[in-house]
Amino acid sequence: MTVRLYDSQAQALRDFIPLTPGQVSMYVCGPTVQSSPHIGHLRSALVYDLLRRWLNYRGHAVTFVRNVTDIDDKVLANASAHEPWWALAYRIELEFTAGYNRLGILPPTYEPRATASIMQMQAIIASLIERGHAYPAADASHDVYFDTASWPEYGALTRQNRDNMEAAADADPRGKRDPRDFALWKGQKAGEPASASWDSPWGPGRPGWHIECSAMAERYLGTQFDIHGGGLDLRFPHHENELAQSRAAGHAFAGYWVHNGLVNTGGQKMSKSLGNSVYAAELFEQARPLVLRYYLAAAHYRSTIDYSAGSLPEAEAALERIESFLSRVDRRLAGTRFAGSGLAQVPDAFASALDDDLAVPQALAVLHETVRAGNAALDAEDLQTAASARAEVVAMTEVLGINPLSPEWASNEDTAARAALDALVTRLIDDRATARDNKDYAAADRIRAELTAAGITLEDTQTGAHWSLES
RNA sequence: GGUGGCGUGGCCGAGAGGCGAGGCAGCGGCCUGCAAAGCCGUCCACACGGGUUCGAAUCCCGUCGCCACCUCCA
Repeated sequence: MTVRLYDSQAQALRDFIPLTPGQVSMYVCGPTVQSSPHIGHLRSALVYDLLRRWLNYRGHAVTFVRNVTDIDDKVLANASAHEPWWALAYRIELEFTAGYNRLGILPPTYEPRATASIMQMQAIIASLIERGHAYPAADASHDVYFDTASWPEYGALTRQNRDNMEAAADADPRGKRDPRDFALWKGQKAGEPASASWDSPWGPGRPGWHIECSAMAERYLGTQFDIHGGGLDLRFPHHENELAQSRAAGHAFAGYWVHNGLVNTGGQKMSKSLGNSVYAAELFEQARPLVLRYYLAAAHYRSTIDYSAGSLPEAEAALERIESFLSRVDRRLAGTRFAGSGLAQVPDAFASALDDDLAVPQALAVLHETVRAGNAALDAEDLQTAASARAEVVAMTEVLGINPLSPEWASNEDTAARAALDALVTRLIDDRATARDNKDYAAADRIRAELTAAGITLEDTQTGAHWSLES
């Protein structure tokens, strides 16, 4: 079965055929490490984690590179006397990594930092100058610009005509021949730290924003690779410029362009000036990482997510259905010949959904249908069917990285404390059972009410009462 | 001015010519001593106006509203 992907350059669904059968090379634009990660950063990283997992499930060996932009105007701007730019970049990078880890986002095959590929960037710039597609500024700035007029394909990614592009109103034209030209190399300015400057044939300075991705993609994946991903907001200018400079340098570059939708809050794009940004730290305070992952994965990757206060509780409820089924089925199957049933394949409908441009919403519908069927089988004491539903649910949640049984989601609560609590609650449950046997329901309900007050929920099942902590 | 997207039931959120995703909430029932959990049923929606068609949420034309990008962005 072939995976289909929406290629934003072709603006159409295309069968995904890797350059080398069985191998996929994928480059995703990572963050500029200038300030703490927000919900949008997490969503973006998660989208490509899901794509990568699915391609992997479909038998492709995925080489996945996601960069870290650790030198940039804003990194320099956010540095202070107490924290040099490189310390800031590293501190923020660690925050991103911690957020990714908590969400169960697998580490990329490699995560290059821009500052480690300066030479490769300079090589591309030199080649562009040689080919007549870039020029050093005529002033004394030591800047080098890409010459958009020299490249007829400029605008190909976003289907824009160069003539219709608005000139940036506030852009400093410096030594540009045309306002649409963009910086490949930025000469060191007075007051900028020496640590943020590298020697180059055009004078000391640092790379422009776009060149790093062209250089790192080439360095780790070659001049031609399969998939280039990133947020929708990067299509222009960032990806347009990447495409222009790489192709003008003679590289075939990406075969498929994938762009993930953004996260809005209150119907609006997050922005610092509106103060409506939702940071990763706040989200992790409000919900378990597994719930957050479920929430961010549940919408289709290309649609806009509008985050609101009710979003996480709703995701929690949906996820609890899956969790309580798994818990229920395992309790019922324990000690039977169906216990610990092995891994199943994911259902065909689930697989076709993900094959179709990573349609996670439809895949989740299959997952929930399977949970419902599994619960019905348990009601009917059809353990065989319940066990196979369980195996399918585990297989599906595993692919999506939301398997509640996976060790990465285990709560870090003290197991000794848990065992102690279990001993005490079990005694109360036994007392309640005795009271119920004696039809002393007042006493039984009193015990249950006490447990409820303490945050413990009881469920009477065929195999006795089951307790759980209220989430 | 240019490029692109969106408008689906109380809410979230898929679908893209017929067989009406899924989740949450609500309502009715089954189960239960009562609950909880679960199951069954129910509420049958597609911004508006035309058109095409045997049949339109889906295609076409128009209208309205909202949003993003056009060199800071995941």
